[in-house]
Amino acid sequence: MSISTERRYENQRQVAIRSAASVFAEKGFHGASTRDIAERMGIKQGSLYYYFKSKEEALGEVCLFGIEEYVERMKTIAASEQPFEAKLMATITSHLSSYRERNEALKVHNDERLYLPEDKREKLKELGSGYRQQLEKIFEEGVKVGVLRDSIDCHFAAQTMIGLCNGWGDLIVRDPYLDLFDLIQKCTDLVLHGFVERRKKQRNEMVMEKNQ
Amino acid sequence: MSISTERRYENQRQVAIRSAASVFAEKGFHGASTRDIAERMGIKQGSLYYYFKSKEEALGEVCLFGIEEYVERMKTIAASEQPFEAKLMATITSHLSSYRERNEALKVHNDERLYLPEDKREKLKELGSGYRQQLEKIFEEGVKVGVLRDSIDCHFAAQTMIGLCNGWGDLIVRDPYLDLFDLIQKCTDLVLHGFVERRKKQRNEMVMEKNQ
Amino acid sequence: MSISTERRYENQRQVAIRSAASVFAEKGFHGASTRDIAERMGIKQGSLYYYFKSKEEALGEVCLFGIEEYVERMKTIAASEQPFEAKLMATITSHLSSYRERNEALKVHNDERLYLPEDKREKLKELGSGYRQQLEKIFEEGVKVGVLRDSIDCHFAAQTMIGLCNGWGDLIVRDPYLDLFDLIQKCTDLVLHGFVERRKKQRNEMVMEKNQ
Amino acid sequence: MSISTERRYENQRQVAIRSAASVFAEKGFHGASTRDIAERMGIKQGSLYYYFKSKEEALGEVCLFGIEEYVERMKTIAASEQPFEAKLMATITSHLSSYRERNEALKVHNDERLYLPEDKREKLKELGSGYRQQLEKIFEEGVKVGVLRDSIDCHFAAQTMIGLCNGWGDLIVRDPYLDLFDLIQKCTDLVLHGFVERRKKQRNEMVMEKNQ
DNA sequence: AATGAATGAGAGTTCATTCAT
DNA sequence: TATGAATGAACTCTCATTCAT
Repeated sequence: MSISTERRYENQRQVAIRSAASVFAEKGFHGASTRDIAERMGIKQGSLYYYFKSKEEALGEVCLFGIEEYVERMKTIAASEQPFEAKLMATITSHLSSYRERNEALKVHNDERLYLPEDKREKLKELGSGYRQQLEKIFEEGVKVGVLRDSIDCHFAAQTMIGLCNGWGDLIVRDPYLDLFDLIQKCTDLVLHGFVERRKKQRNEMVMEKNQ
Repeated sequence: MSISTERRYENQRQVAIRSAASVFAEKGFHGASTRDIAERMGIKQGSLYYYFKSKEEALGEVCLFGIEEYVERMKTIAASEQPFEAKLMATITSHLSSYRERNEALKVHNDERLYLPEDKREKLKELGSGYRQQLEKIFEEGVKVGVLRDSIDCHFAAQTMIGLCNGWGDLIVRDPYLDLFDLIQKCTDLVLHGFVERRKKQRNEMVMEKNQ
Repeated sequence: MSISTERRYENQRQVAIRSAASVFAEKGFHGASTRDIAERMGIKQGSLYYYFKSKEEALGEVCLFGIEEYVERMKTIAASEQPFEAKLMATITSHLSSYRERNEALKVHNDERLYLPEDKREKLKELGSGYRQQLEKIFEEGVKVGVLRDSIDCHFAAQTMIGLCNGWGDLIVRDPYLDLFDLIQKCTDLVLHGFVERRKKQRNEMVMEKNQ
Repeated sequence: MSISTERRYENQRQVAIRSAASVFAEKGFHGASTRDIAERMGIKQGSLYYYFKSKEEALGEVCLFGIEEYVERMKTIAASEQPFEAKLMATITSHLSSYRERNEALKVHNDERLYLPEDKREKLKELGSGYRQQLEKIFEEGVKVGVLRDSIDCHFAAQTMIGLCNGWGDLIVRDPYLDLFDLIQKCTDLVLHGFVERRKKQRNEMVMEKNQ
């Protein structure tokens, strides 16, 4: 087996994973057939088994493909020396743009991973937990440095941010013209400041305080 | 056909819908079998067809069941005379508690409705859009009365809130011990004020303002 | 059980047989469902079993109903003192008009009787054979009295006439406006004289005979 | 896809069509199961779907197979330069022998084609109508050249001949020892001359004519 | 590296039939 | 006399998977 042969195999396997991702995202794991996947990559059904031992393995690979880099980036962000706000925005950017770049594999991970057998789900669970914990830590730091309120529940914060991004992820996948840049700004702003008008309130409060 | 006969049928049909909701939530539409559903309600597979014309019809009924009351409640909330903050919290309460009360039917609606044929999806789409628009209007009012910032995008706000609640919905369904009351408080707080510490900022700003 | 009760039962049973005949004729025995039959007579599926022990029994009754009177009439015709031509036409008339009068039951007998179990088919076979034999005898008489050619095969003649009438029977059932009277004339004429022009031939032959 | 592969597929498909024809002829479309068909060709039920998209498609193919060549031959006969009597006998020969050669597919066409959906039946209808019209034309020519009587209804003649042959077709299929050659002679003779003794009649008529 | 052919398990669905009411 | 409810067997069809080529 020459190097180029091996390379070509790996390349084709990547194509297979992306095809599977695309089909699983569209029809769900059980709703998708191996014929669908094979057709999307331009080969015949039986040939798919040259790249995957089973349909389930395909799902496993797609989920891994979907979450791996996503987690990797989070590590980088968490380890970086930026201020809290920057980290937050970087996280959101990374999360949302994953939906565009990874052929819907992240969506598949979110929606279909529980159809994997326990043992294959383990690895994914770790990765996912790791992600959430890193995010939690970022929030905790935010609290420690006084940017965030003492009162917030960092576990809740992390979980919420993930859910919020995943919610938008669905829409991103469905609507290819959605403006990611704009979306990132707005999400970041919401998580930081909420929707309430502060200036006026402050003034009112200040006035009240003065009057006291 | 006596009244009691009709009643009995309707009752059993409700049981069937709830069973289907439960199974669809667990295994997804394509992953669930009609035998699963029948078994969960204690009848044999073939008998299910006394209540549903097809598995697909069952999905349709579940989705409708999941979203109907949910939309109904939103109308009530939107039409009420409460201040913005109360409406917001009512919405979140309604949304999150639906996941507990309706046998996971709302989750099924969110995740599986797109496996319905176009015509059956229409009605759901309208209901869903109605919900979002009502929510948007609530935000718009919040802006008008000055509680919310002028700058916020109400469409984004509504969509985000829905995504955020749905994200937690998944977790609510999976973890029956999750404290809904606590969760509602935190979500409301996030949407209103974000996570950032305001006092300090205010002080800083006050100082700056003084110095001016 | 009063007489009127019994009468009513027999009446309803006749309705059931006619309904079954109509449905079997339209969809075939295996293509028809007991629900179809019940609906056509305005009762519910389960109630049909008050009149028939099984779907198969229904078929049996329909076949019998279809062929009984038909055979009966043939006996009358064969026993009568008419000349051959009149008997032939009477037979054709009887056969073809059966398709109109008996709710397609004769058609069902022709097309579906072989889905009956051996023992139930026996009786029908006898009836059918009887019919054919009577018809054969009519032809044999025709030969004996010199109206028909010596050379003809009476078994073939009978079989052919039956097939020919059944062929038109299908068309009669499908087209309610078909002119039976006209049809009977033409069939009789065909069987007697064929389509060939005789006069000319006769003249030729006469000429030839003269020349001899 | 090599030529031999394609050939093999087409061959096997033909086998499938013939198997289906045989089973449909025996049990009817609704009475036959796909398992029956598969078994008759020595494969497993599921494998049948490698050759047919559905049971219905199988029926369509069988009907087409049954009627196609049959119509083709009629064209040849109609276009030939033979005298009327020869054409008639050729038609009967072609029709009756089809029942032997085509694996009962013609019988299936006759009895089961109406279980096909409208669109698939269209083509068959055209073919069938074409056949009848060709046959009508042959009769019309027979009249024109004076072999047949002026008075005959050619539409009736064609329809009758078809019905008559189909009637015998059923018997041919059921009884493999039936003497086709003999049958063809007799049918032709019937259609041409009927069963009536002509000599005597002629003599009578001659006598009458003389007396005039 | 890929494919045609086949398979067996299981899916959704229909339906004749039963029976308490 | 008729029905609602249920059943279980059979049916058509799909599909993941295998394997010789």
